[in-house]
Amino acid sequence: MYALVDCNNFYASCERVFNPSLENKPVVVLSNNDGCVIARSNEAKALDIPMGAPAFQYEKLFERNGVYVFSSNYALYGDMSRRVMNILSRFTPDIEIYSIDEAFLLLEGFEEHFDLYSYGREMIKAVRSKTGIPISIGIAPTKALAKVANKIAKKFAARTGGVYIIDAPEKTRKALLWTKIGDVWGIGRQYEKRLLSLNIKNAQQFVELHDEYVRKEFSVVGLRLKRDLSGLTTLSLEATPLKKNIAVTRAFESMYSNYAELKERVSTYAIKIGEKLRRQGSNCSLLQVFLLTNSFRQDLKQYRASISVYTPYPTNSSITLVKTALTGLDMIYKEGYQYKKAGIIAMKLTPSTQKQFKLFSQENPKHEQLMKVVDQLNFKENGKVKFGGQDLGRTWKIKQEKLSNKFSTRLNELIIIKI
DNA sequence: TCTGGGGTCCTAGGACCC
DNA sequence: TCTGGGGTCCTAGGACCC
Repeated sequence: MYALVDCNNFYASCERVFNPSLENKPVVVLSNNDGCVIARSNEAKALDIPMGAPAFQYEKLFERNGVYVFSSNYALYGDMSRRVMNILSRFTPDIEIYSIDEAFLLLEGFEEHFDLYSYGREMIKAVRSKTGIPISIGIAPTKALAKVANKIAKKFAARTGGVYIIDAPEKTRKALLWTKIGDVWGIGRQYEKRLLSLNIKNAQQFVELHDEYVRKEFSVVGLRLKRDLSGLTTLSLEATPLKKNIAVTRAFESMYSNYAELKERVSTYAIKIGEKLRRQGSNCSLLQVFLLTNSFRQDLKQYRASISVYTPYPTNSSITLVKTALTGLDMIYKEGYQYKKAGIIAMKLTPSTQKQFKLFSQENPKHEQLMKVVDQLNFKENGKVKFGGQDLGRTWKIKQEKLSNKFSTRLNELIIIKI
């Protein structure tokens, strides 16, 4: 059996842990630059605030309904996620961390020794008491069915106690009939449209389609999903693998038209890419750089461009990455446009332990040491070391007007309790 | 005025090889 | 009129996920 454990309204719950007065109140968390709603408490969902809602369009509604609004605090959410996953790992040796707030647990043979429902309830209690985060658990013979069970556990929390188990054919059938086709894991908007036009409205009808047909229309991905949903184990647990691509992409707080500003931002993104590569222990050989104008402003001239540039050798040195990224920027930059977003994606990643010797070009061996020192200083001093190409005065800043403290990772931002 | 960021996988088609 | 038959590798684009 597989369990899918999912944190309820994760980002909103993280904010609540350190601010219990938010309990039972509507809470939303915004994306970078305080742009869109990316997380909502149940109370906020009940106010019909959709996922992705532009914050400026909902300001009035927030005010009228006393909605508590937060900028996203990834330092906090990332750390809370790590804590939750650590606790879950105590319940089984086989765990796949699927996203920041979800994990699959393999409970093979556990049903012979434990009552799975009580086991799930214990997980909920442990995570709640040690981190403050509420979770829901779906348990079933396959991953896709565990996803379905999880939805049921959450939807009927009062009745299920947050744990739902699919362990018999009648239960499977009932659960699949209940699941709307668009809510099935792996069925997105496009597939949903196509299936609805064929009058396939729920997961049970999807499972009854012919294999060949599913394969033809939805590729092998769809077929695997169908088999897994029907109870045949097709998707297995995967050790959380190294990333194959690493990206840093950001919208600017305003539009930039001059090259110097873009150059500074792209340099900063390249440096961030370097940090992420070093954290994973990877080098990259190919950088893709892209540039976009503001597509919401159709009254302005539009331009989008992207280019791939090879690094001279596999590297994670911020210095080399900046040089490479700027080469790319030079090639795609055009004067006369107002740019709103830029990004860099590092591709063709290899382990940094694996040294490749090139005939004519090699990295200056001092880079490795230098980067190590920079990373250590930046960890201790919270990002104080910068490179010459960066804006030292930091005239730009992402908009984060409602940022909470880094309660769990910074000593000087600890929660203060007055007695 | 204001509209996120970061990933994965698959397929089709082109370039190239023998 | 008629123009082979395999392969591999790469990329762009499109679907999906959170």
